[in-house]
Amino acid sequence: MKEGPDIARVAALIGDPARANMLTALMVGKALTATELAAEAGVTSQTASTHLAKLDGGNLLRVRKQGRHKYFSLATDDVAAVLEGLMGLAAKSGHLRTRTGPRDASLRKARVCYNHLAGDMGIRMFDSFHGRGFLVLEREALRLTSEGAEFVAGFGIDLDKLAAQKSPLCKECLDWSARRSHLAGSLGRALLSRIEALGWAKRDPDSRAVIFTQRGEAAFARQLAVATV
Amino acid sequence: MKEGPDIARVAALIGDPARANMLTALMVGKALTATELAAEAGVTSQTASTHLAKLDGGNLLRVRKQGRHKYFSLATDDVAAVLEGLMGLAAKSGHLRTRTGPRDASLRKARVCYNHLAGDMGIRMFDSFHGRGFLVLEREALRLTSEGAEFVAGFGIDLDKLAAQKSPLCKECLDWSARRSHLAGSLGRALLSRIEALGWAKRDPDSRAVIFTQRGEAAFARQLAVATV
DNA sequence: CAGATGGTTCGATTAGGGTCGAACTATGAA
DNA sequence: TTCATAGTTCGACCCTAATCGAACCATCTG
Repeated sequence: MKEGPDIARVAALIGDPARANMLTALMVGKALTATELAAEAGVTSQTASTHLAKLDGGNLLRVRKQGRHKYFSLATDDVAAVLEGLMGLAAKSGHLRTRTGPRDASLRKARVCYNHLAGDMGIRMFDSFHGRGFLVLEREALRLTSEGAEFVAGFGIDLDKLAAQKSPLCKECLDWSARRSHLAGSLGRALLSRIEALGWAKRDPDSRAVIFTQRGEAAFARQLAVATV
Repeated sequence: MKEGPDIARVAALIGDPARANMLTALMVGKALTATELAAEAGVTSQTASTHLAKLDGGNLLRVRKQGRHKYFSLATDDVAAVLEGLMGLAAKSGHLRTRTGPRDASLRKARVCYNHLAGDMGIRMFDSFHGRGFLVLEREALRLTSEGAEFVAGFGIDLDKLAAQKSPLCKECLDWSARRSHLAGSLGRALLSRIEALGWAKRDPDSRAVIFTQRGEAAFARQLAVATV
């Protein structure tokens, strides 16, 4: 009856509405300050402070002090993955927080998941990469093949800089809208920021949606999400 | 500030210690009755009843009535996956419920995760299957190749019977001890029960550990977890 | 039928934790 | 230095939800 790690602590941390709002807000990948998160959660700054201390104590957040500001972000990709998993369960049991509106469709199509591309387009890119042999599933998670490295470099991504980081290069992440994998990890992040730098898409400032321009979407389909079937 | 599914509800369900104990107990994959779960959680049958009703209402459980008994099991593999994810976070933040004891090592080596094999040996089998081309990662999750099907059939598993079930055949599941994938889904379940039927291993009745016999472990290494490197 | 066991419902109690007002510290700007 | 803003700590309040005793249904056994 007492074996394995203590789920209840972590789940209870996520289980409070205010804290859940904060975590969801952090899913966009940006670091947010305490007051921003307070607004996001709809509570005063005092209560936000206690919440954030608890989340930090549970190792769910990464904290950086900058001047008189305190920036919070999700601790690791694993945390984001668990949050996505919970969203999947919640969505399946029919408890959406908002009625399906127009914005919901765009969220399903393309959104940001802890700084990498998720939603339909994220999945299409992942599938295409896999089909073209850029990514292979190996014992140690996902690996970028040499062909993949070449392609990615040609797309304008500095792999050496990514390799210097300690966070894993490639990782799978499971979507809550579809139930399939998309690319996470530092490469996933780099790809999204490259897409933004190319002007193919930009993020909706008020939500997790990623909005592609017409030309951007076409270029995306031509280069990143080539059909392989 | 209000987009996507409502995490807090689900997380709060898991966040109560009693309910978390119940869910953890169900991770072995067996269906348990209400009183068994009450004992597992350390509460009276009345409170267990209310807890189980809530878990069921949150679509986390599957319920079957059999005579005067009520059998509970986890609703889907997704639920198990999220629970494993939470265990990973909890383990990383150092909050193990029990001190690392002798049993802990055996749990890391081989344990049951919602009826399929997890732990080191589960990962080795998964890697081997993948390396031998029995499993490929496709857009629609994991697929068993024809070579894989042939092998599995030769191992004494009736694939037609599995295909008749509506639950997915192959699925990945992430370990909390290692951070790697092992095989879930109905095929994962079938493999484990075949391993038990062959007398290679049997489950520890008091925990999630799976204990292999010497001969069983050798046979496992020879047939299921062949090194491919 | 009676007796026993599994499970549920109700009500009352209680404790834990989220919340905010107010006072306090720390950093930056003028 | 003075003011403003970001964040924390403390105390008090309040409310939800977990818990159990007791009574109640349902199902199986003899």
